[in-house]
Amino acid sequence: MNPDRQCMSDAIRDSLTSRIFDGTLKAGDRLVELEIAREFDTSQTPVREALRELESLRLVDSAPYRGTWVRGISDREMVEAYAVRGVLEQLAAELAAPRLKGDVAEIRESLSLIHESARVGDIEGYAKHNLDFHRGIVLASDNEVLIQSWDRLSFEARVRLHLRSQHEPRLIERAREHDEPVDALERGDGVTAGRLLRKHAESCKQRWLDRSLTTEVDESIPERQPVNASYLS
Amino acid sequence: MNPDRQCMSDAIRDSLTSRIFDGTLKAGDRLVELEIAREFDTSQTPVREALRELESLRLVDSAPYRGTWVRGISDREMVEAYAVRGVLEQLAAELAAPRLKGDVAEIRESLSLIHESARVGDIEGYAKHNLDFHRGIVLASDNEVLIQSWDRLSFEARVRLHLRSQHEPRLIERAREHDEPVDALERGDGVTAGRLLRKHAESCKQRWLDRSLTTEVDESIPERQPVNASYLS
DNA sequence: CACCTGTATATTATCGATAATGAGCCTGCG
DNA sequence: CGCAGGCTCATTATCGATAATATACAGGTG
Repeated sequence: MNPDRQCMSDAIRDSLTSRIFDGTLKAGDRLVELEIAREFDTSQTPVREALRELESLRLVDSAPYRGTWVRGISDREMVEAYAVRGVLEQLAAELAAPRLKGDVAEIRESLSLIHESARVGDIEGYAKHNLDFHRGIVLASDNEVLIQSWDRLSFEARVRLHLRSQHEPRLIERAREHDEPVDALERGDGVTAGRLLRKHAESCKQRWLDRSLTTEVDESIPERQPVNASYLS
Repeated sequence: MNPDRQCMSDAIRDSLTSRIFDGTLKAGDRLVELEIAREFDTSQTPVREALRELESLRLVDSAPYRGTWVRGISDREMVEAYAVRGVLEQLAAELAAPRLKGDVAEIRESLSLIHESARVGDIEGYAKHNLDFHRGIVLASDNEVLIQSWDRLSFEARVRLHLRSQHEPRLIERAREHDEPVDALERGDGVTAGRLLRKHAESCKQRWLDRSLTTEVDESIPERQPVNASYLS
C-alpha cells in the first residue's frame, strides 16, 4: 500500500507471507504471537500488526483471544475467484488495448515463458509466468482500482497453495489459451481480448470444478490446529 | 471479517469510520494516535490497530513515522472505481438471475425507495437506497469473493465523501436507469441485466467525468494537514 | 534574501509487563 | 460411563514507558 515501510512489522509480514506461499505454513497452522516475536527477536506488538495485515489480505483468519491461523481456501472459493477474475481481466483488456497501441512486446515475453514452462513441464514456472502474464494485462489497464481489486484476489497465494495438489495439468494445451487474447490486444481489439480472457478464466474455473468433483478426498479445510500441547509436559 | 470482535480496537475503528463517512473527518485530516487514545480513554496500541485496519479499507493513508491521515478520493479514482463496479455488477447479475428465479421482491423494494427519494429530492436517501439496491444484487450472486471485491470498492465512503459537492443531480432521471435491469432479472435474463447494469455504471462514470471537467475548482486532494501547531504557543 | 544545517519537539514504532479470555483438564455427580 | 462446573495455563489484548524518526523552526552563510 505504501511505498517503503521499513519497519519490523513489515519484515515479519513479508516473511510470513512467503512461508504461506511456499507451503512452510499450511492451512490451519496456528500463528502464535509471542512465538513469532521470539523468532524475530522482537516484541509482540509488531507481530500483531503483521498478523492483522495478513488478515486483511485474507491469508489468515483470527478470532479475539483465540488467535490467528492460516486460512484455507476451499474449492468453492477458487471457483468464485475465477469468476471474478474473469470479469476483471475482461475490463483490463478493454482498457489496456487503446493504451498499448499494439505494443504487446512485454506481454508476449511472459507468454513465451509460459509456453516454454509448459513445454518442459515446469509447473512452478508455469504458475509464475502465468501470473506475470495476467497481471501484466491488468497493469496495462492503468486503472489503479482495478489493479488493487485484482491483487486482492491473491491469486498468487491461491495458486501456490494448490500447486502441490495439481495432477496432469495439460500445460501445453492450457498455455495456448493465452495466444488469441494477445493477438486481439495487438490489433487493438480490446473487446475481443476481454471476451477471450473471460472465457479463459471460465475454463480455468471449469477445470477446477471438475478436479474438485473427482478428487473428493478430504476436501475439507483444516479448521484450526489444536492448541499446542498439554502444559503437563 | 470476523463475526464478533468486541475489543477496543474495533470500537475505535467503527467510530472513526463513521466520522469519515459523516464528514466529521475530512480528506487530509490527521489521525494522531495518542490523541485518539486519550479520547477513548485507552492506550496507543488499540488505536494503532484500528488505524491499520482503516488503512486496509483504504479509508486512510499512512507512512512510517509520519502518521495517518484521511485519504482523499480523486475524480480519477471515482471514474476508475465505476468502471470496476460495472463489471462486478455485470457478473453479479449473471450469477444472481438463476438463483433468484424471478423473485426480485426485495430488489424492487429498494428500487421503489430509490424512486421515492428521487421524487422528493432526498439526496441522502437516494444514495443510501441506491447502495442497498446495488449491493442487493451483488449479495444475490451468492459469490462470496465477488461480494468482498464489491465491498472493497467502498462505495459507501466514496459516495458520502462526495455527497456534499453534488449539484443538480437529476435524480428522477437517474433512478429510471435501475428499472430495466430489474425487469431483466425478473424474467431470469441475467446476461441482459448484467449488460444494463454495466451500462448504468458507465453512465455514472460519465456523469462524474463531466462534472469533474466542469467543476475545475480545487479538485486537488488535500495531501495532509500540517502538523498541529508550533510548540511556541 | 534564498539556502543549508542543526536542534527541539511532536509523533510514531517498539518494548516489557500485566490483565483478560478461552481451551482443555479434572473432578464429582447422576 | 457421560456430563456440568471449576481450575490451570497458554495465549491474546491492553497498558505505560522508551527509542527512533520526521518536521518545523532558528541561526548562520553566501
